[in-house]
Amino acid sequence: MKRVIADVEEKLRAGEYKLTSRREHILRVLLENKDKHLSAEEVYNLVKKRAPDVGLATVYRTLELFLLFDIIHSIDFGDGRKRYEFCSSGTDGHHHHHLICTRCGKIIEVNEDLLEDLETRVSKEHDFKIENHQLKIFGTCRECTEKINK
Amino acid sequence: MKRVIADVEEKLRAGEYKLTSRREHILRVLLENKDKHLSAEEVYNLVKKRAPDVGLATVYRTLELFLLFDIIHSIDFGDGRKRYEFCSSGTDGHHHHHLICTRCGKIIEVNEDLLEDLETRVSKEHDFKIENHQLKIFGTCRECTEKINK
DNA sequence: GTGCATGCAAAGTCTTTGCAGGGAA
DNA sequence: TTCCCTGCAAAGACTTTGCATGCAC
Repeated sequence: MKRVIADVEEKLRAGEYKLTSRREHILRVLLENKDKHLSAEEVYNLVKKRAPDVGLATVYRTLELFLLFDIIHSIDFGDGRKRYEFCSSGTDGHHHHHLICTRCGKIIEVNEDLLEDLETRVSKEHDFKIENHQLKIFGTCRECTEKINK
Repeated sequence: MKRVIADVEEKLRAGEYKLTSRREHILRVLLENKDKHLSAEEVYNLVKKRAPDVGLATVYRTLELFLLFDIIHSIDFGDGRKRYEFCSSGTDGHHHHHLICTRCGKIIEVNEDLLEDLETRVSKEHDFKIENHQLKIFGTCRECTEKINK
């Protein structure tokens, strides 16, 4: 954890930005909720618990900063707000696969990268230099299927 | 074209809705711009050209209606607004692959469905009943790559 | 002292809702 | 007449911006 924070600090420093205490709070919240896909407001509420004098604008500005430095990614599940997740190092964000249950809203992460072949093919065919991708699969999760069948 | 409109009319009728003239105008705009991924406002502006007395609210309400009946799909390219595209019949919307150029914003459609294998695997592994998917690939298009290399 | 960081409130953008008028069956 | 459809304006949800203060170096 400390290692990660130090890495982020260095990244920001390289761009002439500081990891202030507020920014660190925000970073910690994101780290501790890696699997949760928090919205800006959810981050804000969690940060407030440990640093009550932080403003919502700061959260937005910090998230934007983190996005700029590829410290986090934003995703959109179609519910009208952006959600954010920390980029685990080493993967370059190349594992953004989510199963979204259209009944209960649950989001299941699929962490393997299953698209290598496909990317190679598409990239060649369209002369397109791929930087990143997002795959969202909509459907019904196990629990909801069971509920329906009862 | 007329065939498609008649199909839509029937779909709506089955749900006790009518294909009014305004709705038909909106549908036509969507049909004539299948490849454009229009936003609500863009639809509104195009509709206004042929039916100047249509309100923006009606466009939103109609798009919502069409979504409900799976006549169109909505996509989000991360620019803060939803975009809509007509669902070509027969494919069940299973061809939503887009290459998004992060430099010029161009969107290239990839119309084959390349995810069958992957879906089968994921579906089994997580007991997840797949209904639909969206794949967005971010990167740099041919033209922008050329510009950079100049 | 200088300059970025920040809280607060205001403004902005996209979308939805309330309401009363209008039209088709 | 009845009930859905619609325009307009207002409200709502999320995000960004302006500005003056504050803090670190």
